[in-house]
Amino acid sequence: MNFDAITIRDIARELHLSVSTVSKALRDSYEISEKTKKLVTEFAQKHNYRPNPMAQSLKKGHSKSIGIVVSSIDNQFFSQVINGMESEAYSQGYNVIITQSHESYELEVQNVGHLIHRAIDGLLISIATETADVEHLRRLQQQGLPIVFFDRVSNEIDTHKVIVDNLGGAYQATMHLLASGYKNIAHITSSVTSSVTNQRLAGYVDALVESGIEVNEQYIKYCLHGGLNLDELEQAIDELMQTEPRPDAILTASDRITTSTMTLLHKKNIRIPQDVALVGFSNTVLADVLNPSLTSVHQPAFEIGRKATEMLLSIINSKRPITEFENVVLPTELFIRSSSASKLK
Amino acid sequence: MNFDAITIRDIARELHLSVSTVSKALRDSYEISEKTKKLVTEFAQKHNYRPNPMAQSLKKGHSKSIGIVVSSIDNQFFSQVINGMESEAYSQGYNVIITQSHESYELEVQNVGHLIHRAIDGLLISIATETADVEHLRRLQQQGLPIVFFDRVSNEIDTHKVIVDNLGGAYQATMHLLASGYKNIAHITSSVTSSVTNQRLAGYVDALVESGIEVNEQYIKYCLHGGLNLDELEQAIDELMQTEPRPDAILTASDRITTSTMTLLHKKNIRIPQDVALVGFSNTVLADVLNPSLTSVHQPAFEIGRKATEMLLSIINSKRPITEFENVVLPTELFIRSSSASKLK
DNA sequence: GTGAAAGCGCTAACAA
DNA sequence: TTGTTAGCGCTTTCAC
Repeated sequence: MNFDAITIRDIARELHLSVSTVSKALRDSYEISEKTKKLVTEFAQKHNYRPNPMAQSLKKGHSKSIGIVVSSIDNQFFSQVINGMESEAYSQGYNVIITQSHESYELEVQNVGHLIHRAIDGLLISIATETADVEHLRRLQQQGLPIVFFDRVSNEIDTHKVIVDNLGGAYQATMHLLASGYKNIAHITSSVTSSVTNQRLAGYVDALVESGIEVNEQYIKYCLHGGLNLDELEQAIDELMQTEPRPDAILTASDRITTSTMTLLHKKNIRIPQDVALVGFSNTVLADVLNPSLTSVHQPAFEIGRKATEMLLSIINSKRPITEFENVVLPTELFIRSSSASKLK
Repeated sequence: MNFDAITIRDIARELHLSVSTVSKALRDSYEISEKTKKLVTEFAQKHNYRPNPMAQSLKKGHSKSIGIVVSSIDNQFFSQVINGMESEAYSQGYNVIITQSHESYELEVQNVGHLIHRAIDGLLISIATETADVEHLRRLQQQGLPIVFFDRVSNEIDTHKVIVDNLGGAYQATMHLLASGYKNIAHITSSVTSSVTNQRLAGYVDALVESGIEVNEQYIKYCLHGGLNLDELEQAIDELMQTEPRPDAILTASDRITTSTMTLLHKKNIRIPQDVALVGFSNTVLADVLNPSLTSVHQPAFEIGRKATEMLLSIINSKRPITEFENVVLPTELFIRSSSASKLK
């Protein structure tokens, strides 16, 4: 496929120069006279010359592109994160290649493999809920691939990480429910293996303990597929609704779980918040117009993406190997709406 | 970046063979003895050899990857379309590269340029609302790049296209509003230049005309940025609400316009459907749990993506140049919910 | 200041 | 059946 295929050779031929001279002129080398540079760049401009990145990558061993792995782009949180990544990457002359793991370990490994062979210069990844073993990533890192984790990070790999204050967000949400008069608060979350799950769970537990409320293990439900699988979520809800005493509020731990829970509660004719209040981590732009409007823990998704990319590019562009890694924690924001309306007068 | 960097040369050296023999063995050439093939493939397997796609692309002039341009992945419709594309592409051994135009002509041109220089073998594109001139695409097609349009297509370029029955969908939605007792139906849509806009507009007009209702130009509002810009949408709504007689229903023509309109009506305390009914083209999975639940014209997004990709790959894999192009039209589905509840008893 | 030539990893025509 | 070689488009060393 050679569209608009004007190469450095074509320019050399037309201008009666050698390819190396043209190459150098294009790269503004000090060896080349201003006159020749001008000649070449103007010709290139005029004929819309663009270097073939395949050839450049092959030669230089890097590609000016970074790989992204998220569980699913069909998720407001991740699409906002990606917008932040694109923004930062483009501003530094990098392109992004987006792939989806759909929460599958196998797909994650496959996608990473694909990205590597596309010669990406770095990787931005939120690991899949299914992923327990991160050996595939560790190996790559050891071989020198810059990796930055965001959202779902791995403790077993030492590198830059960008997360939000998951503990604080869950704590604040739980405290809000308690303050609104809810006593029996359940928690639906993803896989136990996930960093995010554990931090949010801890925030939930902390709030309860601090308020002198006993943690009821039956109120905590894990969805191994992060709510992608509606059946597992439905089962969790059914079990919760049969637990005695029945929960009067639910804290949901991810975007997908939150919206799916809302949908299932509707389907079951369980009224929110009268029968059960709902507070969820979610970045949906529709929170205001849901029925009822949704109290949500909102994450600065764009900033997560932007920051993660900035850090990745700093590793990529660093002369020396990086040994000191940063763990950026951004704040969450609780938006109080009707789904957690106060029970108290 | 050479991770796991075992090349064909390494294999040749280790096995005391030539690179071409190894290359041929790997590609299962008839010229190579079974014995050698076995030796090579087993060694490659064992050492986790994977060909460098950059080198392959450079050599072969194609990359086994297809480019995708959508306006925004932060949109249920497009993310579902992309899932369909991924699914079909992967099953045929192709990768996809996703880019967003954010409805900007400039970004669209830039993205297409980037994709081309990534040596994509074909392009799947829904053109940006801003795009009026498709010269950049026509040129590429003439140079031999297989292109398939979906969703927002261009009439000026002859190739495979996958759309939905936009006219029928808008017609059906409008008829539903009329049947529910709404008489003054407004229509908010995107840029006039878009194929989708025109077809949906035609469906709206047809339904009115067929029902003996005069088309009121003041009831038709165009948003040049497809609702990305909230201000232009808010102005459209404000104008509509001041038109005499005031519309009692609105048909919105795209996912983003629909959800944003809902948000703005809430903000303005305009009740749906009591003050104004709302029916919109939308693929949001939250339609059921919106307030009120949203009557929506739903598109078979996954199938659109799958089908478009299937057609693109058929062009790519075709021996002869294609001259007969297909125009696939998939049906929409109207989901009737509360936002258009009947006015009649 | 400019050019010749090697080489990134791979494929394929041609030679042996 | 296997090997030699040229070349995809580019960068870069070294020579002129």
